[in-house]
Amino acid sequence: MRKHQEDSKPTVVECNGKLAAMGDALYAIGGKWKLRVILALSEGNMRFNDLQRSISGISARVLSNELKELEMNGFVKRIVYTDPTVIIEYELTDYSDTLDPVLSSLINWGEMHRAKIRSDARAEAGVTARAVLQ
Amino acid sequence: MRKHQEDSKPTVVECNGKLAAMGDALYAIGGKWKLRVILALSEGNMRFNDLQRSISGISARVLSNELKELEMNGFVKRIVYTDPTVIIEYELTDYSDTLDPVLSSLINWGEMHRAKIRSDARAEAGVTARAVLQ
DNA sequence: GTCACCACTAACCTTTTGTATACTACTAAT
DNA sequence: ATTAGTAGTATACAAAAGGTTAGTGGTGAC
Repeated sequence: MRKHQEDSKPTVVECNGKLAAMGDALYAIGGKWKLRVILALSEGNMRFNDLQRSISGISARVLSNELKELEMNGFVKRIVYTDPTVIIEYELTDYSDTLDPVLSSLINWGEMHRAKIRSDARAEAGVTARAVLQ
Repeated sequence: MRKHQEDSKPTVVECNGKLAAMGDALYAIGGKWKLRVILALSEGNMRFNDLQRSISGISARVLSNELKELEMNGFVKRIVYTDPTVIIEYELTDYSDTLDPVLSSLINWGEMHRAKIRSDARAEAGVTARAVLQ
């Protein structure tokens, strides 16, 4: 039994609403690093080199660019302390807290997915095309 | 008052857990199009050209690649009907339903973010660096 | 027969993203 | 004085992602 066009076409309007909202979200926080940087900051890493160490694989150049963009978009504050010596810290803003549901749903799903891929790999060892972890 | 190193370093272990889970998630569903394709499919678009029309900006080449990857990762089934004529439909699998919380948190956040950017733009019209919508 | 639609694929090109290496200017420790 | 760390920037290059254009072989409609 086929499903296409059984109910007079999906309403283009409501599709566009959700697709657009998702587009906005992905525009602001999409890409390889943005969410990782935010997560690393939320875990307590504040200084440039700490961040670079905790986000494995990121280069100084890319981290620098990501931090600038995150600052421009209001997710991150750059704070310069000068008490004994100059120290620069990056801090999440209150606005970035609005991302918590997104982050936690992603983390939960990632954990679940990792478990699933692992058990699939055990079940059908050595079969053709298979999903893969990073 | 500065915050760095006030509590004996963030525990590297738990950071890595979440960062790794997020890494897994972004590896499977990251990138510009994956979630958009899944959303479009969940909105009822099943056939190749329908999908291409509803996901604005995607090219046939990219859509084709994304569908293949989504199929490999178990999010999508490709079904060939031959009743009056050959028709190919893409359908979400049950596994893709596990992404619902991710999708809805992203959509909610996107809607909120869009509203925020709009009101910010009204409030401080013409100020230097500002976040931007797609 | 011609035209359009469907479901793609191939070739090529551009843009984006990331990597590697080096370098700056400063501080702090040995 | 040398070495190491901080917080990056500069430059050059490579790889990945995406876009453009065209074309395939099939069906169906006029």
